[in-house]
Amino acid sequence: MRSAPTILHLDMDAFFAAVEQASKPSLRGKPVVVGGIGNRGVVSTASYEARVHGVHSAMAIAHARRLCPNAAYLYPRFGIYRQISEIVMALLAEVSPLMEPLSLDEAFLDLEAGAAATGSPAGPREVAEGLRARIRADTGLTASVGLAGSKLLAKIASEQAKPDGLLVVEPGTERALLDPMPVRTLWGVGPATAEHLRRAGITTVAEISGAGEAELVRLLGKSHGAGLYAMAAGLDNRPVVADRDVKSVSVEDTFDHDLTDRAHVRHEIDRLADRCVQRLRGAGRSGRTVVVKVRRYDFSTLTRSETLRAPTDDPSVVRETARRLIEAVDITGGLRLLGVGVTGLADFTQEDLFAQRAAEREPGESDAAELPSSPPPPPARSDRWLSGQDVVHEEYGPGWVQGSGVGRVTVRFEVPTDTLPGRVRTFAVEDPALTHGEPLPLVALRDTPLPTPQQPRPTPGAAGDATPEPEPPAVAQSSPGRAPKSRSGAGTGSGPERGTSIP
DNA sequence: TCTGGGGTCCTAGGACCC
DNA sequence: TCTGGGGTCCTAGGACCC
Repeated sequence: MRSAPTILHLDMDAFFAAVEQASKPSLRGKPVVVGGIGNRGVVSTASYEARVHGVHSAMAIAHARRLCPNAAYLYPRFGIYRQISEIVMALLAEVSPLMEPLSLDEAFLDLEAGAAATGSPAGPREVAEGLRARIRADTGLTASVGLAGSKLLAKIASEQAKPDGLLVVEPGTERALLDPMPVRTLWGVGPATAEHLRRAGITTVAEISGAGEAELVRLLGKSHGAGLYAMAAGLDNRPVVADRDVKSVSVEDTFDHDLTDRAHVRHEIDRLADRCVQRLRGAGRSGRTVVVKVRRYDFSTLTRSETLRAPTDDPSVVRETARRLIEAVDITGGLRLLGVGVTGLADFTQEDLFAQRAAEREPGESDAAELPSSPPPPPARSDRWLSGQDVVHEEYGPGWVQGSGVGRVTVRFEVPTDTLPGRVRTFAVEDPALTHGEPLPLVALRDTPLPTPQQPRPTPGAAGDATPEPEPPAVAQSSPGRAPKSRSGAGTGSGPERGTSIP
């Protein structure tokens, strides 16, 4: 607990959906739902327009479609979410070296450490408003911020501030804020704990305090009970921790149809093991314990694990261990999910002879990334065109898939900098003029300069003098990759669309 | 209309060792 | 023949978070 509100929690508003709306002018102000769209998908993020209809995260997509049939249902584009996240995290890191990311769109920041490091005299509120303005200028998206003397309160405050807001919890006012809140507000109280507490007659934070620590420990166990009691009293001394160590790496797949065939299960386990190892190696790690996860047709879930004598990042070792583990699992009735993970990580990659020999023995198998020559044609599914994904047409330029089916794909041709919705055209799914595209940067239209310290930013890739004049910022900032063709003229920079669409 | 994918932390029992 | 504790590691499951 601190005597000043110097712990900051920042959370991007409806992040995935907001990125999609910024990318796709025709979706601004409209309900947007991002998630796995397969017949077993769930909602990752719903835009505020969709939330009005009762759509929320973790809800089955099928359910969401009934609540809000007119929403745009889009597959996630993690590539661009990651890009934007990096921009935001870099801005946070400028303010304080003590920054703890919680996910792509959320982080804690220790402003005390920040003040010490930067020598800036700015107060917490000033810093927070500066950050929000800067994020909006550099990404076109809004973020909400909570400031408090503890992580718990800062996080609650940012939640309360949503959307596009800032809330400061002055030290000393914690109890007044917390007391009337439902227990679910507290970090670590999920459906099960809430139900547990409800049966004991406890539904608010004040009632947790009223029950006393002994009673909470009796109800929830030592660790959870004592922790919750302290939190309810507003006591939270957890520090902001930068560079948390990753403790496990895992991949999993839910299948459109349950797997009932052993050979098929084995094949999927192999693929998952390879993907898992790829990620493990990508992180420069190896691990000692291999975990296989299974979810049956009835949603019952189990894990099986085996600890090796030494850490490994050898695909064949992970594959064989995973196979051994899955062989002992009864698959009667069918499996809806399989997963492979590695824990007990060591921070080195193992380059033993074994691995090399295995790689030489089975070229192509050891690396799932490349499927160079004539792989057995995988089940030719119609997922070539996923709604939301970026495409480019030889004639019409960049756009995104609005929908596909019965041999056709519908594309809307528009780019983030457009102020009006683009045209829609339909093609045959096999049309050679249509190819996959890269996400375009969400260059924010800045009609009115924001009151932030505008550091002159070196134009990426622009060698030499080029244009000293600050051209329309949208063009000047767009990354060197691909410039939207035939769009530089009209429309760009005219309307205040982005600026006004957000309250 | 069923219920994703990536993680973290905690608990509990049994094995094993001293 | 009966019966100690304590500590660590491994395995499995569950709750929770975004």
